[in-house]
Amino acid sequence: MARIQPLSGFPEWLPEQELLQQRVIRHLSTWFERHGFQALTTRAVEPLSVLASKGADTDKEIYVLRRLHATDEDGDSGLALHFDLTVPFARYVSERRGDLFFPWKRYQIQKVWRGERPQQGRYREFLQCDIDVIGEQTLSLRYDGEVVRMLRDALATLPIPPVVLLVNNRKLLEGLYRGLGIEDIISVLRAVDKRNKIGDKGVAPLLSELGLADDAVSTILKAAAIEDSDPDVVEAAVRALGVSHPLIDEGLAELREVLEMSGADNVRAALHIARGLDYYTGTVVEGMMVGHEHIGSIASGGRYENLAGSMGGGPQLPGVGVSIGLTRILGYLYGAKLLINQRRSPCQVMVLLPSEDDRAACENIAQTLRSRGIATEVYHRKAGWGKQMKHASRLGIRYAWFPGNDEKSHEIKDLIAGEQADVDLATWMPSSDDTLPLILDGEELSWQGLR
RNA sequence: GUGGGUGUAGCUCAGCUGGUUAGAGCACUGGAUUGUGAUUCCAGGGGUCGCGGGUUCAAGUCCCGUUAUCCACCCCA
Repeated sequence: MARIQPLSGFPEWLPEQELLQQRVIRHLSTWFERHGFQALTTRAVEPLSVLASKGADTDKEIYVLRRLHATDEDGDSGLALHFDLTVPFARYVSERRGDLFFPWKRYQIQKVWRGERPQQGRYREFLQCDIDVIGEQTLSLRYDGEVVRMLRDALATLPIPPVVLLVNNRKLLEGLYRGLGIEDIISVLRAVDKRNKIGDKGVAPLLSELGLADDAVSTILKAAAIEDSDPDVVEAAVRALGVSHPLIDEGLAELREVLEMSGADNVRAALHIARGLDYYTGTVVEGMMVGHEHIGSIASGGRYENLAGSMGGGPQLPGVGVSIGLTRILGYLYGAKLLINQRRSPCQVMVLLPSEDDRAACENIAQTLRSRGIATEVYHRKAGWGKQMKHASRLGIRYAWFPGNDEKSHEIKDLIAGEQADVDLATWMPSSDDTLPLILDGEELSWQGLR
């Protein structure tokens, strides 16, 4: 019990893993800003009433704050850690409405907390990277497409396996189910959403338990099987079901627009996707890593008509957004050793230290390189050059710098190539392909990321 | 919260039906290599066997409890 060990569900990475995560975060921030999204950070806690306010379900596992010295009469503080970034964002918007310009595009990269039992890919503390667009009164459907397209493009630039995005529309599903005379839409959605995991054979009995007739069950399953990136194919398949309802037409039209804007093979309509089950009202999207579907979705999002507005009255504030589950992605890839960062140190150059008397000269070399943006450190003590280079090599630092002086020129050794050459301190630059040396799925990869 | 599996070195694990001083590989430190890394060879350090109780002449090994962790359900990034 006195043993120090990791806390389940609260991941902490090794330095090389953290280094890569930081680069990914920086990359995504730059990417989002390049598309006009503005950064937002919200506090870690929200009043419980805010977290519980959206929709009816309060079965989310929420961590509540309580002072150590609180008495039983005091109870808890009424504050809790946020379990996603969308709800705090909506609260922020309804609070600062007057100071913001709409439509507002914001991104937010922060930790969130959920009290669920940890499992593979399921954490209690994890990072989400969100982008959302929120409008006043109305928000063009165009943003649904833009957000989905950005999600696809952002994921494609990360050093992770290829991702496929599955898109659906809640109006379409609701129309189908209402057209079949079903009242309990949520329960049907919940059952259908499990299709990927338990298959049609697993879903069918769940639907029958809800009291649905066999032909309704079979129509629902037929609809859930529809999956294609071509909107015409999807529409034809839906029409062939022979169900009619105004929401079906509306949903199909919206789905078509999203597909046409973000259209690509790796973005597909998939009618079994339900997502969230709480605040989404139209477009829903879910991303999976191809070949690694068993870990579940690594990104998801959708359209919500009035999340913020419901918090403070006033006009409607419809939004659409997506979230990338960075911890789930990296935790899985690191754990399975599918992604390895071979550099532990952020440094590119290690200046070797010939003797204590040379320390000042070595620091000067380092400062010169740093002033040109080259991350550099000086070896910490006098030691044999073999030992110094071994240390550099183990940290993944590519270049070892042999300090020169008036008689002797500086030399640099490329520890990957094994080559050593005279260099000029005033002009030397590292190779442009000296990026993060990664191994992804057994393949060597040099990933730069945006700056 | 419910059900099942597992806790031995920093990591991955071995340890037969209880029996001397608990082992291996990797990693780490030093040396061969007196100022040129990764290979090789040699040597070395490191363990309350998760914790508590019980059975026994004797417990890492058997029993009970507890705790942590993993998996499934639930739910989701």
